Amino acid sequence: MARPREFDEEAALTAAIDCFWSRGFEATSVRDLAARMGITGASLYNAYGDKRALYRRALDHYVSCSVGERIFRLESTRRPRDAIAGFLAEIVERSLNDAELKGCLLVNAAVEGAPHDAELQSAVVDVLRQIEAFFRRCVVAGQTDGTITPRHAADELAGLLLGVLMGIRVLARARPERPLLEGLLRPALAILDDPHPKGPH
Amino acid sequence: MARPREFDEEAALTAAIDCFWSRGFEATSVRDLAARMGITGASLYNAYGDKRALYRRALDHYVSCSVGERIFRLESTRRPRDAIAGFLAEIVERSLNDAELKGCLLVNAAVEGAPHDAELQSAVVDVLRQIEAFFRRCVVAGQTDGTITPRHAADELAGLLLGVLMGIRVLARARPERPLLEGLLRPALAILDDPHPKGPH
DNA sequence: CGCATTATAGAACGGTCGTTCCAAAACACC
DNA sequence: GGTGTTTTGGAACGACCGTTCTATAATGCG
Repeated sequence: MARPREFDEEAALTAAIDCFWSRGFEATSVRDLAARMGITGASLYNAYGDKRALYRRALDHYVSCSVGERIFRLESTRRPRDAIAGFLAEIVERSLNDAELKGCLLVNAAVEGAPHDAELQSAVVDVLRQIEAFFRRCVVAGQTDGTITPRHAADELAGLLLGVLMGIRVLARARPERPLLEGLLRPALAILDDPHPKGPH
Repeated sequence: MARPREFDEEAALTAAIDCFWSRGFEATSVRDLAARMGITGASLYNAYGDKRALYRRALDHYVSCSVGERIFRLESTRRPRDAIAGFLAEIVERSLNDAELKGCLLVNAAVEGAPHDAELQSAVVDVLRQIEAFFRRCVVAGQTDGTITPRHAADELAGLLLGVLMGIRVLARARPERPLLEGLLRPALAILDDPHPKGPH
């Protein structure tokens, strides 16, 4: 029993993601956001609350479209070891195609905003745990079927993979060089192998 | 033949580092800076030019005190393999003692400011290359004296170590948990070992 | 001691920030 | 078709932004 919203909320949120993604939270003004979202400031505040709330909505949407989708797709179509390698390879490819050097919105949020915003912090932590859990599930499954070495604890390998993932996203921001990123992937994935002298290859 | 500066430039620069380090570039105002540095805005502009120039000065000073010192100290007192392990262990310890979750100013700069500031970008890239070169020298030396496996190319191992380093600093920002950070270090360092089944257990 | 030169303090600048207010417009429902 | 509720556009708000200006104070050098 009221006037309905005129703009496409999903499209507007995607536009907001673009703004925050390429400029960060602090450097993005509400006027930038409203212009790119195709709405006025009043509509923005009416629909989302304030700038910070919009940022969290944007981050949530980004995460579910990006991280969530990737984990589900890889885990349901690839064998454990391939899922891990595919995840990292996709991130490298994504980073190398990122001409604007926007990086990863989640990583940007973890570095720029999270330490001073408890709610944002816990949202970021939650996603990082999801990614870590994905790696751990893959490692455990691989260790069970013999495609991943049992030499290291699954927790430690999952943590390392998460760390390498974060590292790639930061490195790519400053040095988007294919040899660097693909090169570091090789020894990183080799840790998963069994350490037999006459091992794989 | 003029009035001399009244404030301690080194102390002021250290205060500026603190500001930028804990709040980032955008969220730190010139008034914040001047207050913490114990000078007025006019003196700040007179001595450093503008906010951006001060940021770069602060970053330079931070890097030479932090990264530069660490590389020199470890490389001149430890054997290759220990220098690598010591570097990463020191970063983990530093991150765990970072109650304010300020992270690493260099990583913060790489993520927040560098992509939109060519000069800052090249400064960051330069430092990253120095760290990578340190890791590479250690790897090559270790491969020469047999304490590091020749199984992987030194370039790739150096890149991986650099990536793990960046990853630790981002992870620690969101999840400053000792088991996570120390746990991921173990398989990371194990890559340097020879893969003999009856190896250095 | 004067003079040139620089540093200092603090006010002041125009601009932009995040946010709110207001009047007009558009729908759902009785 | 009126009524109530929400959205919309755009102006407006006070606060703060990075930076500059002005006047005064402090020095090195002749």
